[in-house]
Amino acid sequence: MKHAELAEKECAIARTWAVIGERWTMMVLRELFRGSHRFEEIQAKLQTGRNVLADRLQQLEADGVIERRQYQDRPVRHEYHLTQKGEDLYPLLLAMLRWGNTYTVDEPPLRLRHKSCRHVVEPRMVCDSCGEELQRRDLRAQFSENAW
Amino acid sequence: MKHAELAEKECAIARTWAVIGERWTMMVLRELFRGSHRFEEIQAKLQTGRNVLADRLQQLEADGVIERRQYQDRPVRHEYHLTQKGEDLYPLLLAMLRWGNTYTVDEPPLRLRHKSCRHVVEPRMVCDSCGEELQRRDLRAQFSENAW
DNA sequence: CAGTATCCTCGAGGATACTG
DNA sequence: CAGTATCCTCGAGGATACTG
Repeated sequence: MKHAELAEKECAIARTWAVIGERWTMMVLRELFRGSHRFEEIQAKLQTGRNVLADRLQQLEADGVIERRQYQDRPVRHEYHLTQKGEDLYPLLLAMLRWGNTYTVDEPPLRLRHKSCRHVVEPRMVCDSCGEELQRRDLRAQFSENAW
Repeated sequence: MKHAELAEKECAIARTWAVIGERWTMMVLRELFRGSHRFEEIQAKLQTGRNVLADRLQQLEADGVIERRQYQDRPVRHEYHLTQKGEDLYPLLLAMLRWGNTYTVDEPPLRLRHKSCRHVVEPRMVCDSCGEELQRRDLRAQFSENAW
């Protein structure tokens, strides 16, 4: 199965993976969330091939995750910004950050401080209805009949 | 940069990606969370090469995300189960599920119902200290000096 | 049934030169 | 500075036969 075919499965996780699942895509998103918006800036940081970066940016734009904004006329130059659809990937990044800080490093290279309550944040997944932290055993999966 | 080199970066997201970022790895995890535990079962569902699946399972075991449990003697047969470290990837799956349900499908192929409050769950990321939903703009990033 | 071994394909990623 | 174009490498993934 080719990477793009995941987008055709009746599965939200597979389809999400089709958007973000290529190696450099997630690293590009990390840079965008961090505040890098220009090609050279991202390329210098990630040390990836220019063609690879150009391709990933085009794909993310095609998927509606980022948009290009022209900031200069001659020559034409663009910045890359997350759309709302892109911003909504933030919880996913938070989940990776938390897991990574817990299991893959000694000292967390990045901590997030909540401006309002001033605490270092450990992001938690809760139910939007009752506010309880979500445990797998408390959830009942309901698949539609054509689900993958 | 090779995939495995991401594990050496001083970045929790890159290191997490080194564990879960290969194409079939996430699909294998999805099956495990769904309750599939046997090789044939997973292979039949994902339609992936047997060698690829065997390799991914070995890697996940080496990373401490799953463990093999012998359930039969002759011939020796194992089931694959998530460890606590693996279970802790659940928020990440939830984040992908929510985003995918919102942006990539018409009708969600999978919904999760919270047994306690009986509502269909929309998972939300909140601050563990104050309980407020986490927005990127409310967080201040603090990098250690050697962070990638 | 649960893998291992072997061989193959193809495309993601890398390197570099070039352009306005 | 921000790409595009071109060519190349290597490894992830696929297919299949085989084993206890």
